[in-house]
Amino acid sequence: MLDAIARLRRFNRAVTREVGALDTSFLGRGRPLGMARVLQLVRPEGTDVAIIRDRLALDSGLTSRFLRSLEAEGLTETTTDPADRRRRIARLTEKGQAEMAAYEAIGHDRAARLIARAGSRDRDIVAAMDLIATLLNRDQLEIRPADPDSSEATFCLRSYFEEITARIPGLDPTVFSVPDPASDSYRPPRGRFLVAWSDDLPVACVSLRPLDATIAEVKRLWVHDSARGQGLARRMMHAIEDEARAMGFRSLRLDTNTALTEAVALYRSTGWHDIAPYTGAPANVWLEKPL
Amino acid sequence: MLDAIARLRRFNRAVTREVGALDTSFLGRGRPLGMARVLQLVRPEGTDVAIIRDRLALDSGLTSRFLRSLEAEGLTETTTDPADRRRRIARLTEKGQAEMAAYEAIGHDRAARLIARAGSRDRDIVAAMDLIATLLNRDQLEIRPADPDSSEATFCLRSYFEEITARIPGLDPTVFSVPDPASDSYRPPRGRFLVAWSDDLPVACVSLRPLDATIAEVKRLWVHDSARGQGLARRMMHAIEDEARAMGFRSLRLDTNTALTEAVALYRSTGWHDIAPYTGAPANVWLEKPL
DNA sequence: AATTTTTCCTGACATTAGTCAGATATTCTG
DNA sequence: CAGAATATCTGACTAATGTCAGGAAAAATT
Repeated sequence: MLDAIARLRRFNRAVTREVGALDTSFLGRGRPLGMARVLQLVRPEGTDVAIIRDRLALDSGLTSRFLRSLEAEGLTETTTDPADRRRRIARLTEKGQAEMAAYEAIGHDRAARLIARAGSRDRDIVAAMDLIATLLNRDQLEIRPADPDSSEATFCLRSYFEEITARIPGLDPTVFSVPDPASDSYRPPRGRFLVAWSDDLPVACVSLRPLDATIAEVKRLWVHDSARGQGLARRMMHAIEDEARAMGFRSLRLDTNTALTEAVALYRSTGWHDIAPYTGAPANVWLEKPL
Repeated sequence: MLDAIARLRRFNRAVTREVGALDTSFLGRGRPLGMARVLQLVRPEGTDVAIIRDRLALDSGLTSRFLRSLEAEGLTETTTDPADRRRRIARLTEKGQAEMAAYEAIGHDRAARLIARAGSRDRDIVAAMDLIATLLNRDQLEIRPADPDSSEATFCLRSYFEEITARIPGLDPTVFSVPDPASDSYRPPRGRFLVAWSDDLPVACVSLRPLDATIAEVKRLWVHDSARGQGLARRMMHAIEDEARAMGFRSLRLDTNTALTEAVALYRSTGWHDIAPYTGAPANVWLEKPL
């Protein structure tokens, strides 16, 4: 009754009931579930029909018919892909966008009510949901370049500074400004800023800036609470090293602090070695890695 | 993108996909979802047909047909309720019980795999699931009497001792034994042991034992992590006070420790007043409440 | 005792979902 | 350029689910 598996199954029951209610609320807009699910994947800029079929694991014939019905209602329109005229692209019409907004509103309302029910524990609940969603989404995790001034980068950097301020004693939090006034050095072609996405939540970042023509510096490796303990930091470092190699750098440097024990351990176990200090406090560890 | 509501919706998407996969695994046993859902509600001891209809929000005709099919497969049998011969009761046959065991095994496997995926964070994940399931189940919470030696009571008491050992400095954990050798005094007709259930997880307990003919002592008020901040402790105290009144006691006593700040605050705000010490360490607060 | 209400059942029907076999247009491959 | 492969569509069909009207039996009400 009380082991982990039994508790997961209790969770499953509770959530199935909730999700069932959500399905019914789709029906609340007078549209069968299948069609509603398709509609939710059609974006104003256009979505490949193949992607819709794939995501929903639908038969090609059925997908086609759903799209035909949505078209008949005037919610979508389908055009052929100019790049490959066998493929087709479905696009939301204005009426379709209005309809989607209505679905959004329903979902938003339900979500707001649930959060409100959590009362004083709303932060705990959201953290719990992040943790579970990140676990379930793990196979879909994607690492993509981002602009250092984008909202996702800003989110990552704020979280990063919050964390190191809490962990490194005596660190002055006012020295950080987000967005970074020097963000240009993290932007191509000189630098890089990578973000890992789990669905639409940024769960990790790492960045690179040039020190000179052959040496670059890795900065701001951060992993969201919900994604820790899964080797994501290692993947991020791999990704940024690949970028650096592709850009022609010969070696990488970074500075960090011994208070960030897991990070330091990760670096040391992946080919980084100590070098002479090249920056000041709060750093107390300086590392280099040849590429 | 990054506020609580957006994150809840990401959670929803992740879980919907998971639950969808679960539905398909029902189909893994070659039975359509609707019938599988009905089968899962039919218990070996018998379940009212009306309850099945209600829980699944099914049409009366459809329910009837599902039960007819299950009967044809030899999984259930339906008899009329002797107390009201319009009503009918569905019962699992032996073959039906075997089939249910197979469903259980599927669910158990899936759950085990998911927990395994969590790796080193399995405890965090289970705690997160508890929190969410408790929130979603909140309206279904039930307080029921339990035997002080039952597995649910044991679970509550172990959790309780773990907690106070962690919170009260200098407490010797070896003085507690579960099950309690003196459990008789918490058993009717002399005492009471109440457990609050959220689905099949015990999330709170409180107990009562007689000190003399008119005075009883409240002991072992405990609330599961996942259920805190929702006023459950208050409800448990209410419930045990009602029990004490019904049993004819005139006043209640308890001892506690100032380290348990929320508990002490709760008592003081609900009519308890300080009295002279009537026990020793680790208690440092003694309270009484007239009924 | 007659009437109404409740519970469950059956049959008829409608809607939704899913499958399969071609047909057509386009692109890829050798 | 011929033939193979790919992407989508249409039509025919089946399975599953949901809805409705009414009927039979039992219980409750007048």
